[in-house]
Amino acid sequence: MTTENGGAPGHEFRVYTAASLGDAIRHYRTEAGLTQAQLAAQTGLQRTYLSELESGKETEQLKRLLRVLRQLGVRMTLDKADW
Amino acid sequence: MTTENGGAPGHEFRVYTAASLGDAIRHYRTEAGLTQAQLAAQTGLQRTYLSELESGKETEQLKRLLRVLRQLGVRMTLDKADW
DNA sequence: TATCGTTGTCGGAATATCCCGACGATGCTA
DNA sequence: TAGCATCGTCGGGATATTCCGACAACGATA
Repeated sequence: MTTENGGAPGHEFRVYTAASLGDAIRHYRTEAGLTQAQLAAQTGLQRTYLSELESGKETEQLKRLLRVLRQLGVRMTLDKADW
Repeated sequence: MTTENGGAPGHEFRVYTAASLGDAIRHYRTEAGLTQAQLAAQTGLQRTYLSELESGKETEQLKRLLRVLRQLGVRMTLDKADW
């Protein structure tokens, strides 16, 4: 086994707002022991972008996508991939 | 019970590209018996936007978000919410 | 206290996105 | 075939987003 807990689902984030998306990303970033600057370097993105993303900045584009999912009764979940 | 199958998970979509996101949305839209025009009216969005979304158009914003999730080893899942 | 690491936030410029009307292609049915 | 519904796609303009540098605030630590 590569994980500490034997198959327990650990965390699982339901995403229905920009804020909950930000919470999930921040959780997994800190869990990985990364700073915003490090993750920005690894992904080729701006640190300020990550900061606003984690802070739950509600962009129009994200709102539109979430509106479609909500209307269809579709749930978005973020969890740790075990690969 | 409100669902046909007694608790079976039915479909579950893993989203790691714009194309797989589009596939999922199209699946749930047609499953709901809606046309693009109807869903567009319900969400206040353009039908052309939904068409490109379902076709898996890779916007920069979506690519950036998916890049962050992949770097963190986070999995995105879309499934039917039972509410 | 002074220093370091981390994060939040502010502008302006460059870029990307969505809206909106329109048209053509496809499949189905009378 | 004709008619209808649905969908993919194009282009231009209005709008939204990201980049990038910079600075301040905060906690931890020497």
